[in-house]
Amino acid sequence: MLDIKLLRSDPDRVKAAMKTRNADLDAVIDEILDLDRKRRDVMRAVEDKKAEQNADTKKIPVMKKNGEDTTALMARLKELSDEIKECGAELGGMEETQRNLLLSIPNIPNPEIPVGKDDAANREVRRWGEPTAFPFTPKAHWDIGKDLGILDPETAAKVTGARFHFYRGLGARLERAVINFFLDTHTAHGYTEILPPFMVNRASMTGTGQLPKFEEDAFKLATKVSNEDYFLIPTAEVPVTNMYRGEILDGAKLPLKYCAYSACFRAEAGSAGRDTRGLIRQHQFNKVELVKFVAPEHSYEELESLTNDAERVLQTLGLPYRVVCLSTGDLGFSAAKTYDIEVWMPSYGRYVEISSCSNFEDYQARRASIRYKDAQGGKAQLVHTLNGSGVAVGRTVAAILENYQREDGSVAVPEALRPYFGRDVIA
RNA sequence: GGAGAAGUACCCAAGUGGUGAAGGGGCUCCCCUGCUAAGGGAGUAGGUCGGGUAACCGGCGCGAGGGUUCAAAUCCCUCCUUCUCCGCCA
Repeated sequence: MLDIKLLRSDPDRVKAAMKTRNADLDAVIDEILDLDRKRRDVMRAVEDKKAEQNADTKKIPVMKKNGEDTTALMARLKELSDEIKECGAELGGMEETQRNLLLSIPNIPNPEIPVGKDDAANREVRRWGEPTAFPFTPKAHWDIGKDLGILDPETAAKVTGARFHFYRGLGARLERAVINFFLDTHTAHGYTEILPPFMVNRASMTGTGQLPKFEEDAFKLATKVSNEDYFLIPTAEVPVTNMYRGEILDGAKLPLKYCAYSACFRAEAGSAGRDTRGLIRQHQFNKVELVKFVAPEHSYEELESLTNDAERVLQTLGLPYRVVCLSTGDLGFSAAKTYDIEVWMPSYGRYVEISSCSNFEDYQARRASIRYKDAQGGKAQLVHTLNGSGVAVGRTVAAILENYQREDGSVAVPEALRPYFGRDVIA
């Protein structure tokens, strides 16, 4: 959520920023500002009436004590009370409308990222390794998985539906080995491991920016344990960031760094027909996520180090990748700056996204009210939140199968994974 | 799923409709004491929103949200969380 004060003081800057995201929100912003002015007028009227009510109400017990007649005053206060109810309801409606409008506005992109209308404008920042060369014709991971009997989408289609997988035998073991390798690597670099709930409530989904705008992308569960709807998490970012929703953190303890394994659930609305084969686009997949809560002045250095932390696991696995800085048109709703890490995927003949590392600045923190206090007496201010995949597990398995495949159809296990996997080849 | 109890500040806790939400611990400051302990005094409801150049003024804050009332921590309703017991379950 953007600061209403910024909209008041510099609406043109916000409007211009939104246009770089291909969103013309001029009308919405003008509507918010108009509503904001009216809302404050109504608010002042309500508060004046309440002040009068408070003052006069205090007179009643005094008058009663003195044996005076309070009938006239109480009649007047009844009128005042009715007036307060009436304009109080109006104020409440205005506040809700304003908040909903404000929640529908995405974050302002960092001014240093490339401006462009889509991913064609993304800027490659660096590459690591070279695209894998094969002395034979390499197979796609879905064929490798089928031939080795370790990936089974057909049975999943029967048991559940499209875009689900059974992993079998060494396939299941490989997925588990990758998860453990990621978590061990990140905890060795200062991240505290979290195993979060895989369902969250509406307030949490709103806090990180998935709701209210993107409800169609989420799996909603009408639960029997509560009157509230629960949502299957699209990423561990949601539960982990919301751990501190509504809290004031101790500034001396920042930055807070967490890594979390979770299954992730995505409706993939609007993706019908894309990446229909293999592990690339599933309704349920595994991911290890990195989340940081930091002081604002350090958030951009923390984005660099978080991206490096995500890159480390690919380097250790020997998987070639590149890092791209997303352009304004490709940037996610809540992010101010995002680096995508893309792994080399031989079947696609190109680099494929395997991690997305973002600085949200104070956008999520304002929605979720996550603040910190430095010294005693200091004013609480919003933290900056960051997160990135560290990294997507299913896509890593796909990349390992493809990049480490051998002519005989077997797959070599990356050196770093062998202690976790317990053998050096999948055959 | 059933029955009951509770939720007030950093902690404990009083408060069953009425003018500033007791008290204690802790913490901060001051006094006294050569130092420490003990003692005395003061401060300690976070935040946030609105108005004002400012000092300051005002609104909201007793788990959350509604309601009743001139007036709600207090009465009513819904929900959340915690605890005890029963049932069920990994």
